[in-house]
Amino acid sequence: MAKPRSESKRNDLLAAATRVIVVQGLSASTATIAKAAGVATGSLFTYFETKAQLFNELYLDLKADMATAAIQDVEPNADLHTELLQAWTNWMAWAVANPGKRRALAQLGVSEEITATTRTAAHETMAGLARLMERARADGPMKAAPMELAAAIMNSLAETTMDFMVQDPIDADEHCHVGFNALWRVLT
Amino acid sequence: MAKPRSESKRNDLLAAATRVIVVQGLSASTATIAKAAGVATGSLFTYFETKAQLFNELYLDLKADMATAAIQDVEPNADLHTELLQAWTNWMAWAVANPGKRRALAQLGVSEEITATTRTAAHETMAGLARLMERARADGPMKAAPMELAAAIMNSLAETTMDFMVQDPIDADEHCHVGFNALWRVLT
Amino acid sequence: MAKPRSESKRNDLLAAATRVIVVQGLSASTATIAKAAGVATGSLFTYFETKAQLFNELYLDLKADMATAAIQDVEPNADLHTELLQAWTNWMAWAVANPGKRRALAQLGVSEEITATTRTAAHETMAGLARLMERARADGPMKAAPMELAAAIMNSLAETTMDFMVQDPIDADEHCHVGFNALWRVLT
Amino acid sequence: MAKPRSESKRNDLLAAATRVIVVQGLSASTATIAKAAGVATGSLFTYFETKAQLFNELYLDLKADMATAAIQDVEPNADLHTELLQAWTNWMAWAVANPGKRRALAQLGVSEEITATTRTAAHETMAGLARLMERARADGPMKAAPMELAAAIMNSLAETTMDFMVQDPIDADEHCHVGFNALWRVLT
DNA sequence: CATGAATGAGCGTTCATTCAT
DNA sequence: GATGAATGAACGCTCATTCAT
Repeated sequence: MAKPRSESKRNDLLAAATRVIVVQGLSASTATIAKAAGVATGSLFTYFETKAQLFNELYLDLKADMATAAIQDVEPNADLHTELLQAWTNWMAWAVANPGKRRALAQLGVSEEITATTRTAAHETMAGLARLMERARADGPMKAAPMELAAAIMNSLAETTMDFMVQDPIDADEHCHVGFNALWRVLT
Repeated sequence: MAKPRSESKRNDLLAAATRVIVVQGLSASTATIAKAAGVATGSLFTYFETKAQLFNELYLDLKADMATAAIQDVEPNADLHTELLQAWTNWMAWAVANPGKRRALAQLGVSEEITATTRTAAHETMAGLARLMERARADGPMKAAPMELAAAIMNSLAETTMDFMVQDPIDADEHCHVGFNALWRVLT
Repeated sequence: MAKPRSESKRNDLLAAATRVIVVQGLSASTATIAKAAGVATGSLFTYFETKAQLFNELYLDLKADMATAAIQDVEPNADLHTELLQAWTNWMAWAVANPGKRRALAQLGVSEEITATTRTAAHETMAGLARLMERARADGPMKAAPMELAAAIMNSLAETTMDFMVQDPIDADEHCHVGFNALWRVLT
Repeated sequence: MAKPRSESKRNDLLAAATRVIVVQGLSASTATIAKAAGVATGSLFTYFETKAQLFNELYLDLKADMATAAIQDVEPNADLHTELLQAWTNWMAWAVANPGKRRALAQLGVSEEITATTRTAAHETMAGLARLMERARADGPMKAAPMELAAAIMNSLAETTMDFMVQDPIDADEHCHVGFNALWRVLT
């Protein structure tokens, strides 16, 4: 349980896993991931107890990466619309810039191997974004609905928007705004 | 002249596959599925050429089942809101009544094994629902957006709503309406 | 054990087996052979108790076909050289005209499934040819050697010659004579 | 640093494959071969990528073993007859001493799995023997025939002679000479 | 007798994990 | 700690043969 010797090798493994999952899906073998990371098959298990553990940690890592990107440089501002739009735009930009990470994340998200604990922790990395949305929801037509439902709706709108932006890059900006406006109409 | 290929055995296999996928995911073995259907391992391959073919046919089958349930008994009506709400309610009711089918469908939907052809065919089974939504969208704020994006948003709102209804059955009706109202605000 | 109803279906199966073996080798499935013969999978077993039995009967059939072709129209003649050359030429012509039969025969010949009994019976179909050769050997340098060894040598020279004739059809006639002359030198 | 791939285990697998093929033919399962070699089923695939690869390498190995045995201790000598007889005798002795290797080699030789590349390489291991025979042929009645045909004839005479020597060990020496004399008459 | 669906043992190969080096 | 060979259960799929129709 002590922190393993080389933090960088751990990161190499996570990055390699992302790359390999994009191409081969979750059935990618640990040997393939290790080789892609430039590490011996056995060494993978020095850094991650099991394949499932690797997947859980990767899920958390990617989710945090995404959440961080979304709220980066969003300045507190009197105008909530502006603030939320900025975060949304960041979020979409991350998806467009990191299609591999997003695909891996999508695959991991539906995997049976990701535990409830991991999902909860991943959820928490999104707190900043959720808080922003909360402010918009509080006075709108969903004020009586559970916050979690609103958050889940925001997430699913975001995912759908990303799909279209990645699939059809020419109209990406347009899709980005269509998605945001839909969200804004849902919330306010 | 010989024992004819039995439609019921095919259905047993599809039903068994659904049940097994719910518990074990897509890595469920063909042997397990065959046993669950009460047939020999080899017999599965009389009805489906490969495991992937079984999955594709199951995906189509479940999608059609869902689509049929959604538009059942929805009467043409001057009031679009009433009509769409009825379909939405049917749809949600199917999800609540068939959590296994829904989980299997979700897993199959993200599988790499489901071909583009199958996805297209599955999409077409949803045409009735899509047409209903189209009428709502045509005059609303998304009139300029691609129809597919609107359909995808409807789908993702539906999925999110279902999740909450299944997870929290006590407030299921409430969640159903929250979801529908969100959709209505997105479209109109 | 009674002679099965349709002699022609039996022949269809033997011919189909030959064709299929050429392409797929001895691992060709009984289902493939039956389909190639235009017969149901189960029917094959009406005509041949087992796959091995089919192979044994086919081996015998092909060997007899070859032996018959070799001595066809060879007229008794005072000049042994002429007579043997004629048979040899017939033999080689059969190989060139029936490359499929020959390939199937070659595969069957090395199979573990062909029994000693079948091999003996097959050997006997070659008696006419052997008798011819015997007359040549009786006074030559191999007079003290067992007849079977001489016959086996003749066979192996024939097979080798056929290989070259089939492989290199342009010089087939030349190879035919080279092979015969080698045989003649061995025997006389 | 890790357990190195062991040359001896590779040889164990080749030897085990030889033994098993003699008894079961080429349909011998990889599991049987691995068990006969005293390794786990999976380990076979550490040493040979596929079953076909194992068979190709074994074919080459056995052919080289045979070729080496044939020309061992054959001293350059003015008298070609003596030299060729010595090689022939060595060759026949190898066959008698290694009936298992010979049977395995025969089975592999007719297998569809042995590639042209492997056959070419195997052919080259016989170069020493071929060169010896060439010297005999060059001035004889086959001087106009392709060298390959002469080589193939030598091979088939050798195989036939071996068969008789193995089958009838009491007269093995006699058969050995009969075979050689036949070859000598063919060539000179 | 003809048919072809049913059977289940058996196949070649993969892979998460262990452990000798 | 790093390495990669070793392990053997498990996988998708095939096939000779049987037998209900």
